Amino acid sequence: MYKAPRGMSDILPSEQPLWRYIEEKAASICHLYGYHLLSTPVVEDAGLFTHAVADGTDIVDKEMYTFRDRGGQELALRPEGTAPVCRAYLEHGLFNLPQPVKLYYIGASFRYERPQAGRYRQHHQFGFEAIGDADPLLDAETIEMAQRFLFSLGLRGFTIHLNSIGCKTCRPRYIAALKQYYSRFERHLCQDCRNRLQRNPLRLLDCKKSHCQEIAESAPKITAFLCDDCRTHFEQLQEYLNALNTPFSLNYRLVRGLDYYTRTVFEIQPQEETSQGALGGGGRYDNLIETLGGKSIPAVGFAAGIERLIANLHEQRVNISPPPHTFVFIAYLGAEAKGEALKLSSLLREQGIATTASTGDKSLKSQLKQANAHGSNYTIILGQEEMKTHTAQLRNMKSGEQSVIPLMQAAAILREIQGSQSN
RNA sequence: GUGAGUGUUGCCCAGAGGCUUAAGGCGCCAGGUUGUGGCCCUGGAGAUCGAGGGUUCGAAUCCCUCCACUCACCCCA
Repeated sequence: MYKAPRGMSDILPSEQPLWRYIEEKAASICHLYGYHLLSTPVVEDAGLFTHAVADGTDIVDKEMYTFRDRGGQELALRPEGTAPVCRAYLEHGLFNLPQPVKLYYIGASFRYERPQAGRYRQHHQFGFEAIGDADPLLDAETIEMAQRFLFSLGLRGFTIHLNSIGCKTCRPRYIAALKQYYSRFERHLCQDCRNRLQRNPLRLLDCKKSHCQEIAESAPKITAFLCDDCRTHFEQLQEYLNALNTPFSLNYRLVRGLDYYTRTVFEIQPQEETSQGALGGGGRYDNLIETLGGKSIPAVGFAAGIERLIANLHEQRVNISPPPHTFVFIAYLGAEAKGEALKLSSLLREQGIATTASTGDKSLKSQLKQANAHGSNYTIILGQEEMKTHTAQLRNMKSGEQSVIPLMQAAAILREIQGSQSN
């Protein structure tokens, strides 16, 4: 038996309403904030990510789905959404539009890793990016928008962790200081942290081992090293967030796994904080467009993991309205009635009435059972008697009331009922 | 890549060397008199007990190997 590939799953009909709910909330918040949908291919030139996300990050070093196509091109299933958006921005000259350009996306991302709770090889992200403006007002708006999105879904109790990781000028100074501080404790660090010290010192700060955390406690803080521009930017962002009444929690140890971030970084943690439970995260990436071959164009964005949103919606028992169902079920008895049922189902659908016709040669009892299982509001019964008189039985499945109607008026009557119910 | 746990019908699960022709629940199908659902009752279909090998007179049950899933680490959505 074939199975879905490891870490990838089917989204069954029963789960679709929740997905649609999230997609609708996402689209509606984007509309409110002036963002436009941009869909990019699932596959990109692998180089896009190795340049944008950078070597040395786990995403590029060990989690990319790369392959060569028949023409020998090195391609990759996209591991994240920001780089493709920036690529499209450059490719289509969107820098000619009034800036900032606000774009959003929703779709699958792929990372080759061992799956576990909240972490899958194929997952789905909703993200939005504002490209072409460095104003901290946009950072504040982005964070507020992310918060409002989660709130509109019905999620509560999450925390916004906020930090600034500086820019090209001030971050190297900080990293040097960090390395100097940590090198004194090298012998006491865990093996992973010793590697981090060489490879990516910023991530020393978020090691979960308790003795490493103790060392991190007294480590120099990035905020003390920010250059004037970055410090002002960070201060203004906080002022704006306060003005928006958007609560945040400063977290000097928040660093993000993608190398393209500058200045603002933030991450949203759910109420029940688990080991890999971030609902979403984002930040500013002022150098990325330039890295990809464009001019120096600043940008800021956010992305949320849909599977994680769903997990949290389940945890908080948020109820979604039930899925749409068949409105009318048509049951029949006998060959003549069957032909009539087929014609009537076609007619009703033509009139915009969701209809399911019975099949086969079942007892009326079992047909009504099916009507019930389909969740139909009304069942039309066509039998020998009705054929003789050109009528139909119209049964209200909720009340059990049943009446005889002329077959020719069935569509008109049902349309009227449907109209009155949707008001 | 590393570590731990778990694999019995579509789903949830009992069984822990012979009482098993593998039990039960959900779901599915059919019936409970002539053409009427939801509740209830009865019956039915559906399982090479993850795969392969071994131990034994006898293995779902013990041993080995592999595979898959789950959880955790690394890291992130």
